[in-house]
Amino acid sequence: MSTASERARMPSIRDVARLAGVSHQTVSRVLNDHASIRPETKAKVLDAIAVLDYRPNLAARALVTSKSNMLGILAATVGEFGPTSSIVGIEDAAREEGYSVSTLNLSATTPEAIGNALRQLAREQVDGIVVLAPQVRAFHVLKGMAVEMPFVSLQTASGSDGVTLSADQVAGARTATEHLIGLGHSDIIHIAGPQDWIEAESRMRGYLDALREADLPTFPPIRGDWTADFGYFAGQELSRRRDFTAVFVANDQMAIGLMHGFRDAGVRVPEDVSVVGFDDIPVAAHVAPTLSTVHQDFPELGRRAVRILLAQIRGEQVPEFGPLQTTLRTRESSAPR
Amino acid sequence: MSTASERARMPSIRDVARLAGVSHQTVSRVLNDHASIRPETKAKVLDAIAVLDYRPNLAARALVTSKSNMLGILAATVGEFGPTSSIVGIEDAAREEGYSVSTLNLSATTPEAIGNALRQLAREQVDGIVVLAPQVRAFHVLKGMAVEMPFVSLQTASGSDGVTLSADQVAGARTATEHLIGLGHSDIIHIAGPQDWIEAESRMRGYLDALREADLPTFPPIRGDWTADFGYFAGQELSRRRDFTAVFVANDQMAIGLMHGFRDAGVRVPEDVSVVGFDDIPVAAHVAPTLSTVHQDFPELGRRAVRILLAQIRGEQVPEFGPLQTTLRTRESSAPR
DNA sequence: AGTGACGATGTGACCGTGCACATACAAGGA
DNA sequence: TCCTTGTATGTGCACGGTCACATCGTCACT
Repeated sequence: MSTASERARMPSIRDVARLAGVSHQTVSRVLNDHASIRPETKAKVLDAIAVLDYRPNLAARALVTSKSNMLGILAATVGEFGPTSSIVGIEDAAREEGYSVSTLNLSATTPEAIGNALRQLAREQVDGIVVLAPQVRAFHVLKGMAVEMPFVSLQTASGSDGVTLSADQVAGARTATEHLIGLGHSDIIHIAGPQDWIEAESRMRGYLDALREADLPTFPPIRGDWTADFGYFAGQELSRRRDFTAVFVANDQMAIGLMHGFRDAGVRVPEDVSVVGFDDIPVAAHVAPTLSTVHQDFPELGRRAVRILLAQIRGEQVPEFGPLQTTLRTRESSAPR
Repeated sequence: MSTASERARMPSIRDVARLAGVSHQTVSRVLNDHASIRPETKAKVLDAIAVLDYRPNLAARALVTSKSNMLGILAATVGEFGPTSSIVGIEDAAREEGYSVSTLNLSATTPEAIGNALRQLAREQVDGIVVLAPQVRAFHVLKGMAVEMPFVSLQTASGSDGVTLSADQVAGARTATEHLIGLGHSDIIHIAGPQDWIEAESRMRGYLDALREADLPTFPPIRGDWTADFGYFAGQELSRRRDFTAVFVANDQMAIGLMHGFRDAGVRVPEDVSVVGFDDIPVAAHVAPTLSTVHQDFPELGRRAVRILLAQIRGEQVPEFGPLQTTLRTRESSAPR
């Protein structure tokens, strides 16, 4: 056990100044590489810094500048594959730019919970917030909240007022559905995500658009909860129906569960029914049958979010990203009718 | 766009003091609920706080106390299911205790990278660090580094000097292997994780222990990289061999890939070969065939880590947790010989 | 030669807390 | 009555940076 009480004070900017024979302000200038510093002076200071193993105190800096060099992540996801992958992208991009990252997981999406979370991050003096709250309700709460801080919202409704960012879910879902149509299927049903989720709505819209355009009948979508367990349940239920030959499922987890349900009920994939998922989780390429799905680059989404956020913070021109492209990955689970 | 320049100064402790008609120190005492405060005075102060919507400046507090009420997470995992789940547990538990969480993802586990990461977190004044660096090398780097800060290491070697914490990997692997032995298998091979990973070693040891105890032949383990893609590759290679009837795989991702490789090569699971995985990822119960595997409670692991860390920070008695139990989940992929 | 602009550096105040110490008053014991 | 003890509160400084402003020398231009 180290004696914390006798721990020597960390060297401060003034200690460095003394050793280098300059004023503390000069040291500060070197640290923030200010223009007017003689190279010779700079060298002396850097030397002293190295000798003392000095490192600036971020709290002190945050206090005086009211900036923390910290970004907040507000996540309201139960551990979905997509958002989690995006978070990794956010963290990496932020660290690269010299920002640290404080993450806050939300279990409920009530206005109070979201409000508290935002307040908490504000107290931590984060300079900006990336919101991963893919629920419609959360989106509206945020919209009505007028967050007094730069913030970016991931995977939310496109075309909205605030700065948002997402892969083109509608187009991806449309491509997936068109793929099934191209295989000769005309009776295609959809297992959607929870009603409250924006992505669920977008994917459903893409599905409906594709069917409408091809003049095919649409079916009332089945509402799931993203879990494989629900997919299994749906598979067992659907096995009683014989009015469809293909299913477009709003995410891979449910799709994998669905195939399991079908299997247990004696429905063969893809011989009897074709299945297409969404997200391209790592095991999608290996389940039996391998799952056709829509791939999207979640980490890239996170990286873009950081770039937009930092531009906002620094008052620079905010880069315009087109919607991120999705890619259809055709595998065994979808076959000609 | 809000005019940030004209943004009013946030109310400080002195503003509250003025409004309440007390000194700033009295306000400070109320905030830290100090003992000697008249209830009447306290009420006045709380009132003023509410009126001004005052919220303490954490940076100022951190500056003067040298404590940040922030925990750091140092993660050196490429997005594995387990560690990611643990992180969620850590964050929740920390927030519950009033701590915020700063996460730092590491791509490399070189001593320099780890050192830099620790230094970075130290600069951020985190009060303690949870390390998720399941690699043997990282473990040794940390050990030799004498981190001058409370820290806890997750899923590392048990029985080591520092405070570490993990589910009982050896026992879990042993149970899984014994399960296969119990089904009548006597030629059981093992697909292990990367050589550098502690969990990979533990699971391998459990496998070897079980076989040795049952006086069965052991095979040199095959070294994988945790990915489903590797599992697929291994499945194709192994299909040429006929000297085994069961495989214990160090994680589910590889196990699922393995079954895919077998399938493509005409090897049937479980008729020809039984397979058991490790981790119980959400889709394990739904792939075809459903995967027998070893379940462990990752979030609980994270929660325990936080409890230990906070005890250390506060100088309280550090709670002793036994190794976390694992549970065997028997499913279709393992069958009697 | 006088003057202004600019480059390089120093001086002191300030950010918003908590801590050590001082103070004022009331209660209790010698 | 005086002194001790304890409770409730106030005073000033320190934490480690940055910012605004002052200072001083050099150089170019009139």
